[in-house]
Amino acid sequence: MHEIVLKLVGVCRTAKLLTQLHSLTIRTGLLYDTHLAAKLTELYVELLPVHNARKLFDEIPHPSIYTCNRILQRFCGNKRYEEVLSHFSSTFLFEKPDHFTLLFVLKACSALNALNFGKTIHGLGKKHGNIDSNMFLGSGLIDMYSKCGNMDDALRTFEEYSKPDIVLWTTLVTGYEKNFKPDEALAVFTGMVMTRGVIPDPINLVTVVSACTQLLNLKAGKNIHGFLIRKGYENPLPLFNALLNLYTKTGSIEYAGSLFRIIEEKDVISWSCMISCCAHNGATDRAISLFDEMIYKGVEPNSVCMISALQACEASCNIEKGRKIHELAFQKGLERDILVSTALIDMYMSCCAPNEAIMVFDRMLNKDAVSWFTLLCGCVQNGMANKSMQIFCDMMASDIQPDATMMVKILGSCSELGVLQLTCCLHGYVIRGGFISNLFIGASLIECYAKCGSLEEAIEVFERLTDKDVVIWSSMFAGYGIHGQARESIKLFHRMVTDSTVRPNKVTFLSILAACSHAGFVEEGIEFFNMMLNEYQLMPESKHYAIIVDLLGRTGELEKAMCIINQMQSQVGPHVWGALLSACKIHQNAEIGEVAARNLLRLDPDHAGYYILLSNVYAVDGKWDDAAELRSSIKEKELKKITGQSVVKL
DNA sequence: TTAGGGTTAG
Repeated sequence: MHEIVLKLVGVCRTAKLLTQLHSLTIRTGLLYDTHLAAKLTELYVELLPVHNARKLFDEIPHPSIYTCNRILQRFCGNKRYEEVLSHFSSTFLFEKPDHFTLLFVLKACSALNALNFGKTIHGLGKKHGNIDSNMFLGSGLIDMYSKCGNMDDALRTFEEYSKPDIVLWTTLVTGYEKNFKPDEALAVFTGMVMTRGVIPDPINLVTVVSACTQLLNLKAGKNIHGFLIRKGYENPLPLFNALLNLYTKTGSIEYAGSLFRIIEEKDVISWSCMISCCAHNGATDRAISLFDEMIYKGVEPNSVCMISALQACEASCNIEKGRKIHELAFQKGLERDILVSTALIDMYMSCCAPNEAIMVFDRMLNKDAVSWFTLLCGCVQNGMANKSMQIFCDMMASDIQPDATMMVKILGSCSELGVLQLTCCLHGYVIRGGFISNLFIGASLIECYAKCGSLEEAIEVFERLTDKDVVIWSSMFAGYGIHGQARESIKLFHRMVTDSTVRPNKVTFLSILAACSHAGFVEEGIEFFNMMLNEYQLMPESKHYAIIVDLLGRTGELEKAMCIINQMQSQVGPHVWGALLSACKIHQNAEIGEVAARNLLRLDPDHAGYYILLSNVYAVDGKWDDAAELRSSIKEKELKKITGQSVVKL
């Protein structure tokens, strides 16, 4: 009888048969058998709704601790963690839980972030036995504290163990790494390496490499790579993938490529890492061909990999390939993934196809803050001011709240657009959302108002900020500069130096110099340039030089400007030569103008504007043949100067 | 007749 029932349990797949078997075993007393009871318990969880499963379980006469654990284990396996806790609370009121029980419950506490419940389990463990003798319980406890974000208790638990094994060490390192404390993670790892008898294994090293990735510490990661080669671990794929990720994030495309080549059995993660590495490090065509190769080899793409491939299309403006990947994502049902849809919106927006992006967005069943934000920034990027305002209003109406980082980006987009009305809306939200004292947002608002033409509002935001940092001050100098008020900008600079402890940086001087240049304050500009060099010992960059060349150019001191350029230690950027060339045109100096223009065309040979500037220089100097020759070479090369445009918001 | 640590993402 017992054998027959056991066989029936083995083939039972329906709730009806299960209920019949249950009644039979109750009637015949077979449920006293622990093995049979455990098997039936598994089936209750698999085939019945929760309350029925619990009801039948409660009817088992005197279930053994093993049987009780089985139901917890099954709930855990099915990620039904709330049921683990509730079942534990009701069943183990009078039962004495064992180490297995506690482990399942701890797993549920970790998943549910139930710190207090977890602490009770820690207490129970201590009450019922010697914790130090059980490493399994130790790792469960450390894992639970880590996942609840409580690293102090995780460390205290770890210290309760006199001889922690490799898993215990790894759990602690992982805890720090996952809680974004990579320095502590590496410190614990160092402690582990110095402990006799504990040798890092591939799983342990995965976590350590992740910590290195957070720190962008390529050197430490490469040491680990060397160590694993020396140890000759067999195909540690997750470790290879973690290293690929480190090389990706540090832009080490060469290392990533050579590691990728030697991985024999690549999984979708290896491919995704390599595609992402190429997409983010300028090798977009290679990223796309890797994606094609992966599909050709029959590796099933997942959403992460689609996102990386879409980013490659976005970076290279390859809308055709982007559309093909979109089609594939649709076929695979991955378009439903909110991250994939957002990547599609990003791709279409960057490829100047806003309507296709909007179609993707409209089809999305669930939209989060990032998808709204991507759509909004994309519309701004494509010059669709009205649409972006409408999107902002729709987003607020949908109860989606942008966070501080997003507000900074939206404000940045808005300042590019220059629509005052949108800035006012965003300002209102900044106040209501409690972001007004956030310095990043403050600086963005100042810039935004200044660029939208309302210097008064910019000043008001500036004055209301009590703790102004160097970025806030610099934004205000730049704001005055945009409005041609260099005198005010300089006055404010002196106020900053005398009334605050803030020390100007390179950006501060760039703002002040730009203000001087805009208003034609030549002497003051040169004075600030010298102050930057001598008093604050800041090394000027190409942008600073461009302004100083522009200022000298205005007074016709072209030789002096040329001399400064020749003495530059940083690379001479196009703005510097451009400023010199413009000055040469005004002061009719074809000789220096030619030097400037030749350098500009070397930096960017397809820039039609530079040819036109040089031909103008020739023209004012009476060199009509040279001017004509240049104009015809523009035609030959089929270069077109992009026409300047202005927008007036009515 | 149950048990612990790991990789990719807007």
